[in-house]
Amino acid sequence: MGSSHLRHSQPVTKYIFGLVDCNNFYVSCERLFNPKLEKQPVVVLSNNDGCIIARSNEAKALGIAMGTPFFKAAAFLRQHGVKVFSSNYPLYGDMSWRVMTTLKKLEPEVEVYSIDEAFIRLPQQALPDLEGYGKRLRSTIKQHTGIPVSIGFGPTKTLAKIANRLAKKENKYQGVCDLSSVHPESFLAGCPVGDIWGIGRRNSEKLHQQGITSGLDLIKCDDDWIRKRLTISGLRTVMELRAIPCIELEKTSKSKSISSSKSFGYQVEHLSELREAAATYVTQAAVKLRLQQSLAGCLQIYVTTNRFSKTQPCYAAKEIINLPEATADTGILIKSALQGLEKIYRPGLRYQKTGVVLSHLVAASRRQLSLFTRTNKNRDRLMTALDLINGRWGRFTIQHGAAGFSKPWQHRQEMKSPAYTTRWTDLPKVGSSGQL
DNA sequence: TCTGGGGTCCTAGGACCC
DNA sequence: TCTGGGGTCCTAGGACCC
Repeated sequence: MGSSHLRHSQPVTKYIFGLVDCNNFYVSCERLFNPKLEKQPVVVLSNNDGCIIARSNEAKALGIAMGTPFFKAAAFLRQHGVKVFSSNYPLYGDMSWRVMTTLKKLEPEVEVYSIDEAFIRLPQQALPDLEGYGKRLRSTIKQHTGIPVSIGFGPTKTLAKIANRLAKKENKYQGVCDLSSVHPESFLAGCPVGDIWGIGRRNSEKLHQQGITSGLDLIKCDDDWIRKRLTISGLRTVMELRAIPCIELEKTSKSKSISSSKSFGYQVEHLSELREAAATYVTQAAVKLRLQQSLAGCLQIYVTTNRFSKTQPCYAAKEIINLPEATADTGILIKSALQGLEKIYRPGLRYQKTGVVLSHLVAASRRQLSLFTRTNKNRDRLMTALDLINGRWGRFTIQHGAAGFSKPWQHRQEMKSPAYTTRWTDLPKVGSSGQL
């Protein structure tokens, strides 16, 4: 009893967390190879040109909200001369890799948190001038990759997130905000509860109903009350706001599931088209699976009709297939997926989307064989060859016939920029004509 | 006509067992 | 007339993140 009491009163902060976040990342990537976009309102659309998922500061200033359906905003965008791009993931993925690689060269403890964000962790006493250090980090990343970033420092990840938001929002910080030695109460009053990392729309509404609107209100709440209403995750967030670290830096991350799905370009009715799409997504998921050197023990396939439709019947179904043994073999996975698809397919419906999820992942090196199967080295070598060829010449250079060839059900992306950094034929050209 | 895609974690409640 | 209680495991659904 006594010792646990003592443990609570010991100083807990040993580290400082930093959050390095690329500014308007997708827009910044587009601007890199198209400098005319500088100072212009620019937006980038989601996968099927469905929603707006990235906006330049100029576009934000026009009042364009995150997640707006493109078809609703199209006229407004045209009217204000906003430049619109389909998302170009090969480009963003490659630029992300460059930013993260640069950061890892400068910092030993890095957690790549998303395509455009990374946490870093520093020993508390290491740097007297954290702000100056942040500015150097920032300018090095900008110099090496061309991507502008903002950096926030705090005693916990959640507070580093808040610092990062301030660094972006308020000009006085010039991209770097250090809250590591500031008492949280001094800035949490100005922090709306819905802007806090871990408090989403639902919980924000719930808290507002109780009159809790700022971070300061939140840290004053009773722990049991929080625990009961926001679950243990909510309590962790509140502790973090009180500068007590509860969320660790995770340097290694292998995902626990891999999924691949996409909405169709038109409403699909025929099983044959669904089969092609399912096989295509299995193929893509299997590539990711092999890339992280894992095997899947379970495959899930699902289909849905358009959930927004007011005229069509709504249908969503899934089939889960436990594989007899974990595998990363595209052929085996396709076969299972198609069997599952047969079971959930209902004729006469207009489908909007299909997708697959691979789960129960295990490391390929620790493969469990069932009693009656023999290893087939040739299949493994086939997959390796497939990945090599497709990696070099494009991802559908060689594929299973089941995935289809013309893929008419695919969505077009009409405003996509070239793969400047990942495809030879799309390399930007420098010439005397003045054209980039 | 047109509303993304890819993840994680937590909990309640049912099924089952002794 | 009365109908245990406690543990574990699994899953669906909800909430969150970018």
